[in-house]
Amino acid sequence: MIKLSKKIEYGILALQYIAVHSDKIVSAKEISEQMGIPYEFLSKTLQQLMKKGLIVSQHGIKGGYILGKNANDMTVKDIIIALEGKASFLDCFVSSNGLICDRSPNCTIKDPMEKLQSKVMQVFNTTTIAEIATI
Amino acid sequence: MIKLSKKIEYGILALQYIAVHSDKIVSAKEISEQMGIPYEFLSKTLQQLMKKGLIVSQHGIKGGYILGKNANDMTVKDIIIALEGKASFLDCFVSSNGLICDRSPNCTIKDPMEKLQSKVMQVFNTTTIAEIATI
DNA sequence: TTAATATCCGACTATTGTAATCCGATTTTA
DNA sequence: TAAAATCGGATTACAATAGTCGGATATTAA
Ligand code: FES
Ligand code: FES
Repeated sequence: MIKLSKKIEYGILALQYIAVHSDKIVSAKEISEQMGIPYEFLSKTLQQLMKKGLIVSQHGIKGGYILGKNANDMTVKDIIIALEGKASFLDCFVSSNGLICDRSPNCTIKDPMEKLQSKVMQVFNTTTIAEIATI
Repeated sequence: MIKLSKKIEYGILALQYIAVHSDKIVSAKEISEQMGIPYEFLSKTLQQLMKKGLIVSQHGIKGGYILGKNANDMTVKDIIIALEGKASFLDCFVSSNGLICDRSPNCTIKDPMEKLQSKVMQVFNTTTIAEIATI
């Protein structure tokens, strides 16, 4: 299905929440309760975003998260890459030589599909958290 | 993952093949062998495309498939809808009232996400089989 | 210094969706 | 009437997603 995973959905919700409440540090618990996201799963997701630098964490009591970079420079594509490692329509496209499936290198859809993908990726790459946060 | 399913991949490959060989009737077996797609699975996929009118079938020996409408009027979105029933980023977006999840109706990402989705769908909806077939 | 509250991390489980297969019926042509 | 094709339901196998559990570590405040 051409559907965004729950992890991506939660990630966007969380980043939006952190962006909107940028005056303070926000805990996973607070986001979980306010947005109705399973706490444990959200924690994992936030840790992934932290590892990729999208957010910065603060340990201990009174701890939590703040944005790791400007919301204007944080795109939906960044979030997908941070949480799923890649953003590719077909498996073939991941490898550099494109020789994963037995159809290549004489594949008849590779070029047009890559073109389609790059158009979609451009949409993802030009939609920022700042844009999503300011409704 | 933001990945197209094998069914969609096979569907596009098959429609492209049928479009390219529009001078004759093409059997599932031929597509299966030429494109390296599991025969049974492909058959199911072609039957779905047939039900939605994207292709027209011919029973019996010397039977097979031809396009059901002009390749210029057949978009990637049509194919996704035909094979997966919908093309939606979040489950919430499917229902008309948008009241599936407990976040709505006060959801903070619904509007911006729908906007993002419509941009992506426009890409899918302006990419045709004709475009994919003529590399 | 210690209790409370938070992030961190690996492993595990449950559920769902995808991909593929099996078997038989029906239709058409040679 | 046999061969070759589409049809269609049911079933299975596998993979990805979604969620949970238990415990370690860090920080702050009492
Ligand atoms: S290279 Fe794998 S489907 Fe085209
Ligand atoms: S309405 Fe469900 S996530 Fe927004």
